[in-house]
Amino acid sequence: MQEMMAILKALDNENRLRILLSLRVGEVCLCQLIEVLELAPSTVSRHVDLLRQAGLLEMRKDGRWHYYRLAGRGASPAAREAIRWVSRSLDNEKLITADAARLAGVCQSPPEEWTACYTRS
Amino acid sequence: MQEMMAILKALDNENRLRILLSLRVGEVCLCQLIEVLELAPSTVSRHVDLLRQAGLLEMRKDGRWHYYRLAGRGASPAAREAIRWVSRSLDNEKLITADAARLAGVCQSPPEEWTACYTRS
DNA sequence: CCTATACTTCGTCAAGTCACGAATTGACGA
DNA sequence: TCGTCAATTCGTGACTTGACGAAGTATAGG
Repeated sequence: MQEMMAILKALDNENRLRILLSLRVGEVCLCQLIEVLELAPSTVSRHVDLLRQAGLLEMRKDGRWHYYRLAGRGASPAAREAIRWVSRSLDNEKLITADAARLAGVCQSPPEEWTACYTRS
Repeated sequence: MQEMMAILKALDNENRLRILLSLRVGEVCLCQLIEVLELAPSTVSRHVDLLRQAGLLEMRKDGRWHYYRLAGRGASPAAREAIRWVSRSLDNEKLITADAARLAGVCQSPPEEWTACYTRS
């Protein structure tokens, strides 16, 4: 129950769904997610942390970059099924496909080659 | 998206999950749900209404009794899959099975034969 | 009618959520 | 070792949520 409630709480937020479904393309850096969502870094950081605590995401640190990806083999059945369900249900959602398009643009160059997304406005 | 968010919001509450899974046995009257959950009538009423608005529940009025049941044929795929997913994921949950046991007791006699659950304490 | 019972609506209050910016931590590189 | 950039933590404020009880609506039955 504990686990299910964590998963359901994590899913009950539009921006976290956007993050989750954005990660279907593979590994994405936090700063790239910030670009896509257009939210404050602290906000996105909290969102991914909640998703990770729910077992829906995994994380890898590479230098100063933190890469996130959907939970894979190690994940619980409940988490895996949750991901599959929302993925299927929102696959054609306008906001989601728009995010995917923007993310594709952002991912053309790796984060090392950007101008910093933190030092804007 | 609208619909998914409504479903996810409805699922993000332990007591609403208890209601949803209790209804797996079939049609249940609101007053019976009140018995099982041990919450105020107004609280349970709001919970079932939220579940109904999300398309997870259907309702039938019979005299003064309002019977609720899981959404069936008419329901959206997202709602149907949501129900199947949480049902499978929480099937062996202690709280859920305890509710089922209590509900079975409550349902031995139909609501017409009770002493009112509203006039207690 | 009037009462009783089932349910809903509404107001309230405590607790939780989500956003932000400021300050902090950690890792590179000049 | 310092500055920079990625990320996190923390405090704050607006808003939402979930519980309750009181009051209102609806239906059955005397």
